[in-house]
Amino acid sequence: MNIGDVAAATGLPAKTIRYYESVGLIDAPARSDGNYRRYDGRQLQTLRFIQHARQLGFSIKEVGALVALWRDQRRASADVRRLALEHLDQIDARIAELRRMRQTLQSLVERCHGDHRPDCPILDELAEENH
Amino acid sequence: MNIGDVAAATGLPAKTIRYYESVGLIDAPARSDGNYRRYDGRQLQTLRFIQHARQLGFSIKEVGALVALWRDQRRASADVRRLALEHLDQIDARIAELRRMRQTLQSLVERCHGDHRPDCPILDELAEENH
DNA sequence: CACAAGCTTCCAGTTGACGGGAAGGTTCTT
DNA sequence: AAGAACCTTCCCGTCAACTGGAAGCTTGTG
Repeated sequence: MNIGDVAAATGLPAKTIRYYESVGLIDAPARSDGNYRRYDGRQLQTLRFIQHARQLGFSIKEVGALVALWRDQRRASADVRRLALEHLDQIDARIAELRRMRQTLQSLVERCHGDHRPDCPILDELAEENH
Repeated sequence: MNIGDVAAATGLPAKTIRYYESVGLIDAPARSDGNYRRYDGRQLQTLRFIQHARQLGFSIKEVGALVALWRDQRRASADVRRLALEHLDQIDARIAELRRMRQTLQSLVERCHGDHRPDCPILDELAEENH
């Protein structure tokens, strides 16, 4: 398979696949006579693994660690689980931050008439000195 | 007030205040004889307004729009409310995305023993072809 | 055999919101 | 009159994960 075939099969842009190779996330594939990258099923599977991990929000670096564990037959599942839990904590922190914003914003929106008049609790509160 | 005083009063780094000026978020303040920026209470208040809006997750550009409305005595509160609602939608979208990730990740973590053995549903699922 | 489609490398740009640090002028304190 | 502390501009760097585009080689199709 050429890089375009892999791109079509995964949905990942060819650029992205080359980028993953350049940052060491995937191994350099074999090359054809004309210097084209040739991928096999195993590499395709690795890319799918990476894609799924990215969809769960793992960073490139974290994905690298996951791939390494995946490759390592002697891994301890505790190590994988720990990575996942750390990432879960990051997600929870981000959700909490967004919910805090959401909460404030929601209450402001509720108190704003939203008509042609200029009076607006949203602006009033943003202008508050305290807090 | 010099920029350092404003920085101390708001908690915003002086660098950030100059940056806000450079991108047109705040007006250029008056200058002292020695070319120092001199701020008055009104500008301090504007910076606090900006700071609060930033804390609610509004982008610099959105904050610019909010400041403009705040300054405009003839604004319609509906315009403010609309901006807030749009931002609320963005926040909700981000929360939804994070919750989707969280949900998947959580269920994977629960199914992983997390011991010295290599078997790991987290890795197994990431390697799944479908999905 | 011509030509399009696909691939190669390499370099630079994007987004958003700043931050670092140099070189030099100003103001305050002793 | 030093010297410290503060300010100025300017330019480049940071983070993350790509994305765009140019110049040129390779492969597949009519």
